[in-house]
Amino acid sequence: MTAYTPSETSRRSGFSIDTLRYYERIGLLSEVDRTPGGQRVFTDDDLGWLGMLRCLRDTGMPINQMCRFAELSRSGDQTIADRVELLRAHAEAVEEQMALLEKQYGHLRDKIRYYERELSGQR
Amino acid sequence: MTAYTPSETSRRSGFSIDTLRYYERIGLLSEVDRTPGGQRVFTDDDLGWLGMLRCLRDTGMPINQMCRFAELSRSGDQTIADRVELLRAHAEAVEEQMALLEKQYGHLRDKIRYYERELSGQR
DNA sequence: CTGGCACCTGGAGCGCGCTCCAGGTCAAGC
DNA sequence: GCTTGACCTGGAGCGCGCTCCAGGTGCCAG
Repeated sequence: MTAYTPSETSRRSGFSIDTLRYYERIGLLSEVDRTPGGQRVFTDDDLGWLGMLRCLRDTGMPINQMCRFAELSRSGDQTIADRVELLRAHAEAVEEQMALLEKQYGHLRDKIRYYERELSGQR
Repeated sequence: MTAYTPSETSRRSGFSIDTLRYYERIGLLSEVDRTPGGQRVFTDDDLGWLGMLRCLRDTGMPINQMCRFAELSRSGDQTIADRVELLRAHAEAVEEQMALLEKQYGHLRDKIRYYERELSGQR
C-alpha cells in the first residue's frame, strides 16, 4: 500500500489540497491517516475513492448527495442496495443532462451555420 | 408581432420573472418595451433571443461571455465574424464537456454493475 | 369606482463549492 | 542544528447566478 503526500494526492486526483481538506471536513473523505506529526498520508484506497468522487462531481452530483453516498459506503454491506438505488437515480439524471446538452449543442451548431451563411453572403 | 406579459414570457422561456429582470439589468436583454405605465411587454423577437440565451446557458456558457455575445449582437453586422468565433469556441468547449460527461457516465455504469454483482452474490 | 392581482424598482441575501488567509508546525536536505 | 518549503487548523471570504424583499404602482373585471 503506497503512501501519498497531500500534494501528490492533489496531482493525481485533480482536487486541490484545500478541496481535499474540505472534503475530509464535511465527511466525504473518512478520516485520512496522519504522520505522528499530524500531516495527512493518503493511500491507494483513498485515491480510488477520490476517483469515485471525481466521477460523481464531473457528472454533476451535488455535494450533499455525495455525502449521503459516502455515509452509506461507510456503513457496511447492508447499504449496498441503497447505494445502487442512489447511483441509478443519478445515472438517470445524467442521461437527461446528456440529452439536453446534445439537443442544445445541435441548436448551437445550427446557429453557427446560420451565421456562417450570413457571413459568406455578406461580401 | 404578438405581445407577451412577463409571466407569459417566463412560462414560455423557462426563465423566472426575476431572472428576466436580472438579464435586462445586466444587458443580456436589450431594453424591453414597456406599457405607458412601465410594465414590460415582450415580443416574439425577445422570445427568440431568450431561446438563444437558454441554449447558451444550458450548454454552460458563463454569464459574462453571454454578455459579450449580446453586446456583439447589438453592434451590427460587422460583428458577425466575432460572434461566429465566440460560438465556435463555445461549441468546442461543449464537445469537451460532452466527452467528459460520457466518459464519467461510463464509469458510473461500471460502478453500478459492480455493486449489482456484489448484491446478487450476497444472498 | 374599487378590489385584487400582476408588476415595478433598488438593493440585500443566498446556496453552492470551493478558496484564501493568518499564524503556526513538521520534516527532509545540507 | 537550521533552513526551507510543504503542511496544519479554524474560520472568513468569494464568485456565480440567481432569488427574495419592501414598499409602491398599473391594470382589468365586476
